[in-house]
Amino acid sequence: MSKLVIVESPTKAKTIRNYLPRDYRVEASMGHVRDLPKSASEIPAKVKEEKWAQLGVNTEADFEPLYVVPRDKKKVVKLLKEALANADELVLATDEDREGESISWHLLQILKPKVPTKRMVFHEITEDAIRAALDNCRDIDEQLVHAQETRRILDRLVGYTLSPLLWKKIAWRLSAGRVQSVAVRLLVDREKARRAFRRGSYWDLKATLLQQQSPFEAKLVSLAGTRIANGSDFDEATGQITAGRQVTLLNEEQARSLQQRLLTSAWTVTDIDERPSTRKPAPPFTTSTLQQEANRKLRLSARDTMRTAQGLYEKGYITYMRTDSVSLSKQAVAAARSCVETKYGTEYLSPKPRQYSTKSKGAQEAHEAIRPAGGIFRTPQETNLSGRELSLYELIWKRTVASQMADARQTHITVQIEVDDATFKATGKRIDFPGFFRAYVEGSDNPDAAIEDQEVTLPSLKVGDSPTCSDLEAIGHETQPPARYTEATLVKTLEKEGIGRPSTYATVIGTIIERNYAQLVNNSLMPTFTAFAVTELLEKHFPDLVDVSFTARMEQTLDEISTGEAEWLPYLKTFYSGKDGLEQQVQHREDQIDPSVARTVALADLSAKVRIGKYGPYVEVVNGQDEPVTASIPDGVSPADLDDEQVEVLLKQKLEGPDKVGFHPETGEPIYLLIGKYGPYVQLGDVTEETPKPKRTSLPKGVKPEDVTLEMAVGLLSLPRTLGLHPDTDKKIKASLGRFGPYIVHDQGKDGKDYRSLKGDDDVLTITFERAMELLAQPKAQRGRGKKAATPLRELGKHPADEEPINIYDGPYGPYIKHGKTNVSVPEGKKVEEVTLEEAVQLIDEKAGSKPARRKSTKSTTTKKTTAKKATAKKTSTKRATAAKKSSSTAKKTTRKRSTKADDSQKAS
DNA sequence: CAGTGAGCGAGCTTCCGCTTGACTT
Repeated sequence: MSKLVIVESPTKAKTIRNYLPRDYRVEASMGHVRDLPKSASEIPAKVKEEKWAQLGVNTEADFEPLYVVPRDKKKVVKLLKEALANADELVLATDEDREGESISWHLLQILKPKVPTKRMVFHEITEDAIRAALDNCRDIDEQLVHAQETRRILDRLVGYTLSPLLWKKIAWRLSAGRVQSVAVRLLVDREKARRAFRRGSYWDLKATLLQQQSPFEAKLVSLAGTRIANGSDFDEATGQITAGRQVTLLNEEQARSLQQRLLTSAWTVTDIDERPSTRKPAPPFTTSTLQQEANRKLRLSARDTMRTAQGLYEKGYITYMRTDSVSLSKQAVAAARSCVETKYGTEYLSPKPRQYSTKSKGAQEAHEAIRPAGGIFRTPQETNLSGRELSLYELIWKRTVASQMADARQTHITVQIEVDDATFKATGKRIDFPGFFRAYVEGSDNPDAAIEDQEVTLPSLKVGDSPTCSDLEAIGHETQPPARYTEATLVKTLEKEGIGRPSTYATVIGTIIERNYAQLVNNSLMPTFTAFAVTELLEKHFPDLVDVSFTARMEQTLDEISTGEAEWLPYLKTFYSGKDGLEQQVQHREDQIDPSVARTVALADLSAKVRIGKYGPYVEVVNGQDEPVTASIPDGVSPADLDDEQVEVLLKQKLEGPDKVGFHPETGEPIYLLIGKYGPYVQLGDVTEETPKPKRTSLPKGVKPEDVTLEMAVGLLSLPRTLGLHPDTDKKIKASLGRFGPYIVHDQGKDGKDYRSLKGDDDVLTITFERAMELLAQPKAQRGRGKKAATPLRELGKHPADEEPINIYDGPYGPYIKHGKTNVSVPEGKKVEEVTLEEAVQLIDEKAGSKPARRKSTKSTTTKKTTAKKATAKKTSTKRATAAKKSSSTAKKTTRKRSTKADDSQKAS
């Protein structure tokens, strides 16, 4: 006979097994083992006729829940039952939080053990902790279980009464819930703010000053004692300066004339202010902060982050990834500190071990923070991980180690310079001691470079100095609408408000996209018109339920239930059955709400109506006595930007039928320009009985419908175009348009197809056979997320020593030759075309010094290469951008500056 | 896919949280 221990996750089971005596058997429940019936098919026949069957909760008998074992858990339950049959003791070791306690209770209900049963909890998976936990078992906390059950029932009541109301009033298959509806509302509110936003514009001056040959920049801050207006002085609703602000707003003309006047005046330093400050490292990762950082830095969706983290957890690289705790075990603190000592030295260690405490609402803290596993942290290089897993592990490693490092100390320097009646300000920043910056800088993946980048150096200045002005620019600015939520900012907001749990952030986003409440556009979440209609209905009729504070209030009551201060039954009764309860409300609204009103979205400043139809949103315009005219709104049209003009275009398309581009020069068939669900396309001939699907081709990206000529349309319709036969294989080389844009393909039939995407200047309609051969000769471009593999200017061939390619790339300091990690500039005076492979090999070997190129293990070379490439690519692009900005601004003196803040509205429409 | 927005009125869709695979595109 043995003793059976049940935990939630199989990975945990595997670990714990090693820490327990031989006669203990450890199994996993895989989360909850029982739940309310999800759909009609799970409802037992004998209650199917009951009024409450669809809810799965007997609302007429003290909210008695109807629990079933879901199909995918039947196997687990069977296994646990068998295991228990051979055990003389049962130990329930699920997580020590509300859900974990409930899982244990359900296990008791299902397994009905005849042997002694204990409830065991532990916070750390170490041998000592587990042995100690085994000696300190307790009983199941019934009140905590009640709190969970109340939460479960309340969520069911909300979801399964509101959703059917939406089906009846708006559209089939919609959904509402305590968490998702608030999330959708946040998106809609932000979109409304974007729609209401009015752009404001202002001008200011930027001076480039020289002190002893060293240049620095200063910005105009006030004129004749009055502050110059900047973006934050504008009222978003009007695009004008907020009432009551004492500021001077410069327009272009004023800025230019001021520029002319100041250009010849004398500049004097009048004040210097140095202000030291310290920065503390961020706390270790929770699920929410990990998702946010991974989205920001690695561009991973919440779902991808969790999938990757799960892999790392299962392989034993990190601790559990669904947690809301920022605390580290003693073992972890020690491991982090020893890492800091060996890698950076004692002076980089925080004087005392840091312990962080959780601030977010409703945290349950059953686990540790997310950190590298074990008592000694493996550095990212020691892991032999690669790709996403490596990047994510690195992120976690850095954040954990940094959290035990010393504060960073820096000094902000503000210099005031006066010229005539104008005051300019120059700001600088000096890092006095990098502290934790050394390991981890928020928003950067290269700490060393980031520390340099963070410094803004100023020449040494003193009051009374008179720098000379080498350049004075007038710059125009426009205020930007509030940014849409990204996955990262939405998760952050939800967590702050205590809405949703670590295990659900990723699925909530999945749900609102799947239900068509939002679309992912350039990493930001754009709500749909359906989201507008649903939110409007819920706000109007159930304002409490979609209030961001609803969950917080519920959590408070649940806490009181778990401590015995409140009772669960009265709470549910008031919520659902009372005279103002949900049941009455929904019934009442069902008679009251007119579906045609509910399906209509009112948008400010839009004369047409937007309605939600069976096939998606459409606009409707009523013209006097005539029948109303309708037209579908294609995907991707943003509710913030839909205006009368856009509506007009949609209606015109619908009314006048497809635009005729002309007639095919050979066949005489008409060619139409149409707009479909997937954007504009051209069509050859009419839809008839014989040809239900005439030849159609989408317009390539970047081509606007109004720019389509007959020639282009004929060209597009002739795709795929055969360019010629490959000399080696005699097979066709074709050019066409695909999902990822224009491409060429060497079609070798069943021997496979060799694809290449066309590059910037290539035109699929005119590309030649020679150019296609050139593209085919190049290796395939790496299709990585976001980072574009730099395309070499020339490929020279392979290094004889290790067969690694040698290429020439364009860099910020001119063209350079690259081999693995070694970069050498192309010699002065030599043209890129002239470099031979032999010369390149010689230059590389010289640069690499005495050590000859070594053959490395494939894994380490690839990882090293990607990081190196990433860093160079990044540097290159920023340097280039600044260089470009400088040259164009000096040339014109008045570049119109655009904020880099994402304004995806234009791309979306 | 390719121009609709609903009449016949069966049975169905849907929530949040806890956890992994087993399935196709």
